[in-house]
Amino acid sequence: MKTKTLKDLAEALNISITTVSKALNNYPDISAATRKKVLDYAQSIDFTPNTFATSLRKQESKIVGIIIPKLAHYFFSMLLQGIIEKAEEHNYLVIVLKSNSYELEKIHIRRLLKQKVDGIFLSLAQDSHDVSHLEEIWKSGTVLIQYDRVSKIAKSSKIVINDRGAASQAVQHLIDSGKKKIAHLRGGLLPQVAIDRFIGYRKTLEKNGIEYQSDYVEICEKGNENQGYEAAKKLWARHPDIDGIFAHTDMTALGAIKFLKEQKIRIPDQVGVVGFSNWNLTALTSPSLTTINQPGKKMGKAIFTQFLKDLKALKAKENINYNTKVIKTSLIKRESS
Amino acid sequence: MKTKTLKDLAEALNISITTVSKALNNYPDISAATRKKVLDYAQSIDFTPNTFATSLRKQESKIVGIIIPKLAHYFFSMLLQGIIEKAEEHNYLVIVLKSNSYELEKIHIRRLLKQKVDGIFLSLAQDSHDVSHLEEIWKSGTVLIQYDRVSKIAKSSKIVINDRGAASQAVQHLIDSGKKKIAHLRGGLLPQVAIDRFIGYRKTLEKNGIEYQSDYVEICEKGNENQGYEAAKKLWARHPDIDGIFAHTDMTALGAIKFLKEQKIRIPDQVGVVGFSNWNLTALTSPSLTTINQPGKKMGKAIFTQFLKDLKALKAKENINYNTKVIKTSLIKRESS
DNA sequence: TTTGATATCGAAAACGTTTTCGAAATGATT
DNA sequence: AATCATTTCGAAAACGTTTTCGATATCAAA
Repeated sequence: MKTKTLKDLAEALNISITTVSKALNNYPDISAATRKKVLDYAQSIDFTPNTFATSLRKQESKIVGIIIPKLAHYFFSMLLQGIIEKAEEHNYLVIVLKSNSYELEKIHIRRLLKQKVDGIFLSLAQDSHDVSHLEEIWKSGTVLIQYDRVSKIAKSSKIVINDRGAASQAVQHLIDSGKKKIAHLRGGLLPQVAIDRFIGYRKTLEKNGIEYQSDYVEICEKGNENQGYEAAKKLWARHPDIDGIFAHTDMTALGAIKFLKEQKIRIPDQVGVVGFSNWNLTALTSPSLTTINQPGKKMGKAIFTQFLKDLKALKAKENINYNTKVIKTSLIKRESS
Repeated sequence: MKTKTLKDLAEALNISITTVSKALNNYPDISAATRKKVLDYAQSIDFTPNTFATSLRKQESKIVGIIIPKLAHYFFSMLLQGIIEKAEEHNYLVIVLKSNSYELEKIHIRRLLKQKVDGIFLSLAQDSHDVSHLEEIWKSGTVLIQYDRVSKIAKSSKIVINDRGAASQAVQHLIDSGKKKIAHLRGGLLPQVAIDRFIGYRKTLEKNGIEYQSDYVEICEKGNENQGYEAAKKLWARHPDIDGIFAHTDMTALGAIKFLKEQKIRIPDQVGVVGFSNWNLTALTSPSLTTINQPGKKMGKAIFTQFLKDLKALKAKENINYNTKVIKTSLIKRESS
């Protein structure tokens, strides 16, 4: 079945290709009569203009690309869902790529630029040390939106949460429930979110007159369950008097809880645990997990909305007013604290 | 920064556009010398041909589209990941759309066809009663691969698991561990996977000389935790002698477990529970969940591999040999049984 | 020297749209 | 009737490739 073209419509209706195109695109210099004729016929044969030709001519693809660190991850899944839903409303399609390394990130960006997507949504990889590859993006006239793990120096709009504030809220909650020896399972040394969560932890201790001690902190770079388990074991060996744990991800928190349960340590009486992200299943574990809710879907929608705004400015040749939007998090209190 | 075109290269090298194109595409009628000249120069300025133009000319996009029922779902996330990884290996990009309704499914398919993707990967919605919209796909010369929830009548290759066999394995496991009054939390009445899992349940009971009773079955259409909880409550009110539960998803299983724990019912001594899918967190719940492992990533890769095969056949105008591949599942025994 | 085969290149059409600009027709104004 | 403005349409260029087919150059064979 050959797909119809403007030419076919024009021949069928005995008018020119130009007129057909104009009628379909609501140009003002087409009479109401012929417009209706064209629209009706187009409708009847279910005509849609060839995307390749349109893109080639207009130099835009109506496609955006997102580079996402993890897929099997509740927060990122919801974020992706938010983007896809919002994109659909505005007739955009979403190409999804996965990367959590600097090298792959570079390749993906090049790939997306080659595909001439209209926007790229990026959360930096753990080991992305420089941002020269981001320069390429705006050099090519593509809109870049950074989310979650962002570079403060690279110029683009950004959608983030207040990691420091959220961490502070989590730790304050532990302190308020009577905990004094609070450990922290932190992320790697580089990513800003890990740094911010750590700072939130430390500042909150100090604000409450509790001395910060570095050996109450373990690094769980991958943020998975296993690292949480091992980190808790090490912490416990050093300080069996720990009465609170603030983990930088839910998974590490659950790993730590697994260890604590094995040691017959009562949660939350003896040790209170708080995670970060609010995975959907954390309400079902036992004890259910107190955590910071990271509203992924809302962030996703905010990302796309910001993209539309920046794209509009870019097309109008205005200088873009890069915006940083902070999405509100909240503490969800459950059994583990 | 204007992007370079073949014309620019041709002028810079004082040769024709044709020659440049041929050199880049390894045509045999270009001398080794000029080919090298072109390739070197192209490399030096980091030239890549315009995708729109190539697509327009060649009538292929090097993009595939997947319509996925859920995103925040471990199995589907892993499946998506498998597809994306395999696609990347072969220089394809993946557009992701989410749908779990018949109407949306139709819209999405039309959208993808308009975008002229080279392949569409589809898991049917719960309420997809007819498959005429799938006809459109192959009429347009696009490869369709069905996965998970497939229509047996629609012609396309299919990647599935043996739902009946897996369910049978789960139920047999409960029986082998001494259970006799086994309930089933099933999916909706329509989707083939729900039917197959139910049949597996029923046949296995009968094979073991246990009479099937319909009031040991509750429908949990959405497959979420809440429905599992409510279904368990209802079952328990009717039959407090139940000693085993086979749930059609992990989430319903966890919901049921929540109810059982509230009632101080010992798991697995008094009631054994088996789920389906093997979410990543089911190893961390307490009790950890016995379940059927559904290898999502493997399925994803199989989907893309099959797509490549069918695409090749389609291009060669051969008649495609539609293939149905069954991916192996396995029972993972944990504390809940 | 002529013929034929082979190697190397380029002109031009095609893919299907959008948009500029000018032409023609119509209507209004003097 | 002549002029001008307005409405409505279409020719043609452009977007950047790929590919067919013919042209030229080269070389060996007769």
